[in-house]
Amino acid sequence: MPRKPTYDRDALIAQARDLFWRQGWAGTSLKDLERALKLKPGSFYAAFGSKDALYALALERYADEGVARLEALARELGPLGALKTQPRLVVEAANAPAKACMLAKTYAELSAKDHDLAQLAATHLSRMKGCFADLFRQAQAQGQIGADHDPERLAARYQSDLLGLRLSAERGDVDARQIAADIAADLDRL
Amino acid sequence: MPRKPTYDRDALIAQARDLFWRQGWAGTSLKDLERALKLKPGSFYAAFGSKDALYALALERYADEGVARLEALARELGPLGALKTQPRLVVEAANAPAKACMLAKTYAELSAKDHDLAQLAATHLSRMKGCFADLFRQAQAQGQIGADHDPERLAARYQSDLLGLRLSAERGDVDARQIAADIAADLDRL
DNA sequence: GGCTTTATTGAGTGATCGCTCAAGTATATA
DNA sequence: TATATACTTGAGCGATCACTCAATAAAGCC
Repeated sequence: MPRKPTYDRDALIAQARDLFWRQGWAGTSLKDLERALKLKPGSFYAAFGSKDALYALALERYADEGVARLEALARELGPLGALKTQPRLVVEAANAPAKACMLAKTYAELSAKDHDLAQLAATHLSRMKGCFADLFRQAQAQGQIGADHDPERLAARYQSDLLGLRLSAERGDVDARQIAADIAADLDRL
Repeated sequence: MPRKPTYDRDALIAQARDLFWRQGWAGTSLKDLERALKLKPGSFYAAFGSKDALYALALERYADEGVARLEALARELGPLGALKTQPRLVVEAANAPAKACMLAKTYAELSAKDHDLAQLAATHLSRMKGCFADLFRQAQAQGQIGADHDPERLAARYQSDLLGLRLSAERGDVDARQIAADIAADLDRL
């Protein structure tokens, strides 16, 4: 008896993620979203409830895909291989809407106001850090890095460097590939 | 014949810098500024012209003081000493309105829209990178680091790490002091 | 085809945005 | 003290913000 939506909800979330990723939370108006998603206000709110609710969906999508990509890379190249390759991949991602990390941008923009989305971004950042720690632990178990390192500490430093790298990659006057190479090279000295 | 302003313009710029630094460009409304600076709209616009003009003044202030602090540190501790100490100082700065770099936050927030302030922030980031490169060059000339390093490349990596560190320092679940120590330790291996 | 159910539409909501300006007030000179 | 010259005030400007809702259109089931 009902009527089906004409849009692909998953595709809309991905488009919203790209827009939010590039322009930020305050920088993306509902007009922007209506134009990009080709949705009138009524349909938009029927589908997603609010701008913040859609942003939350976009954040989840972003984080989930990031984790999945990293795990796939680890299956292909091993834990240390994945950690060493990730910086280069991030910098060279040509079709990404932005180089900087969407979780970091969200947290930086909204944490001062204690916005719920900042807390959500922080949670996902922690999850990513946990993934890095797991990979360092595995690399250690395989003897690829010294046993005298704390995987959690390595993960925190690695994630911090990666966030810096990705921010640097947005700049025109920085050779991010050099930085990525240097980060990877540091992993060989562990 | 005239009448003097009742406010201290320099102090107002510093207060605005703190607000903008913490809350960002879009996150700081004129209402916020009027409340913090205790200026009615008329006085505000008579004094600064526009929100963006004040933001530009705040950015300049932020960058100038950053450069001055680094140069003072280098006079006290030498080039390598300054570079090694800076990460810890940034993380431990207790009375700063935020840990993350205001230039980086501004660039991240506004570069997607090609806002003039993003370009201004980028310029100041370049200036800071130049300062780092100078210090690496001096350290090299003094034999504190190997001659086989490119100071510009070291500076780009160092600044990138510092931006990541400062973003990490805003998070509750990251021990930024450990990261700062690790960044400093890396400089000893050059 | 008739009916129910849901999607789509777009004008319009109150709130807030950055900002203006005429009126009022205080100060320095004469 | 009178006057000229600012600074201060705050109501209010048009634009935009996120969002609502009644009317309309379309699809599935009988």
